[in-house]
Amino acid sequence: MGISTDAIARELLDVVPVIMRTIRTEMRSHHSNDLTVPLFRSLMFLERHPGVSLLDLAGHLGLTSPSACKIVDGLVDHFLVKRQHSYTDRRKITLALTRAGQKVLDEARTSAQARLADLLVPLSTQQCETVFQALQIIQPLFLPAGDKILPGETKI
Amino acid sequence: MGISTDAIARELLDVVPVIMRTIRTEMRSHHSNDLTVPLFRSLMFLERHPGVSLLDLAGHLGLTSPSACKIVDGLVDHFLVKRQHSYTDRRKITLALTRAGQKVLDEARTSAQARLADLLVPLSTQQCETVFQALQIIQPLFLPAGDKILPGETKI
DNA sequence: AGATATAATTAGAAATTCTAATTATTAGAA
DNA sequence: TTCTAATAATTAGAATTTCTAATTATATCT
Repeated sequence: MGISTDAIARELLDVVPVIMRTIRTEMRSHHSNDLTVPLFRSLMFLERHPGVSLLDLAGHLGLTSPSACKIVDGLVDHFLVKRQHSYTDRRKITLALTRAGQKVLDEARTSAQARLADLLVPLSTQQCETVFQALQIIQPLFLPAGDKILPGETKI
Repeated sequence: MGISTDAIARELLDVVPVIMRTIRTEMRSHHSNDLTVPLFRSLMFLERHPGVSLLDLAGHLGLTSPSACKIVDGLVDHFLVKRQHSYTDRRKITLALTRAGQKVLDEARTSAQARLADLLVPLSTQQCETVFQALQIIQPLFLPAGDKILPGETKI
């Protein structure tokens, strides 16, 4: 018999918070463009799903709409995100990265990636392969409904 | 050529926060024993490393000592953790689970594990194997210095 | 047309974490 | 040995983040 899902769940409870803390620390320590994790994730989500609504974003972040609204306020104030009324439903807004937002995201991601990658150098080629596969296997299981928007579906 | 550490880092930035959000939500929704993630992780750490100091715990959580101090205050108030002065260095404290703390931890972990495991049922045996291996490969890379205490080393 | 539901926002409270300062104790130097 | 500096935990208070409840605007349904 193999590995039980329960054993994996236990490992996840152990490992994921520790990696998360590392990511958070990396974000904070990058002083030039200091994004918090929710800000960073917002930009990532808007890059992948331009035109989503506030509730879509809130769903992705796992936050309430007032919280997401404040985050968007900040991003709009800093000219990183464009907020418009939807043409098809004027109750909704559509969110998208500005050029500046794309640039900030690219820089933050590059820097965060580089620091994380540094921690991964001890891995062998085979181990890299295993970890990468595992991440791709796991990802779809944890995607919330709001993230299941098809790529290219701009929702404006 | 294989998978670059950079590609893995990029995936980690994508996947880990989403799993973390799931874990946080599961914790919150378990209304009988609602522990926050930091409280849960504190109990887990004290189970594995009984007798650690406040700074050890703060290091594990990635928090400052005042923050960790408040967390410990709460756990002690709820009789989940025992706090004593160290005999060898009276500036330090030693922390350990009480029996009640162990019980609360066991219950919270069981429930969180079960809910996470539910999400993992679509995985094949082979995929379970891959994910489990990956978690074990990754874990040591992200352990902070404070966690490298040997098991059984009680530090009192 | 009117009632109900939905989306975003605003206002304000609660929780979490941080910085700075304080106290107690230990370690190191004169 | 005794004074000074360093370390561990704590306290006090500010900053940040997120939440709940209420508000406004728009859309849907009967």
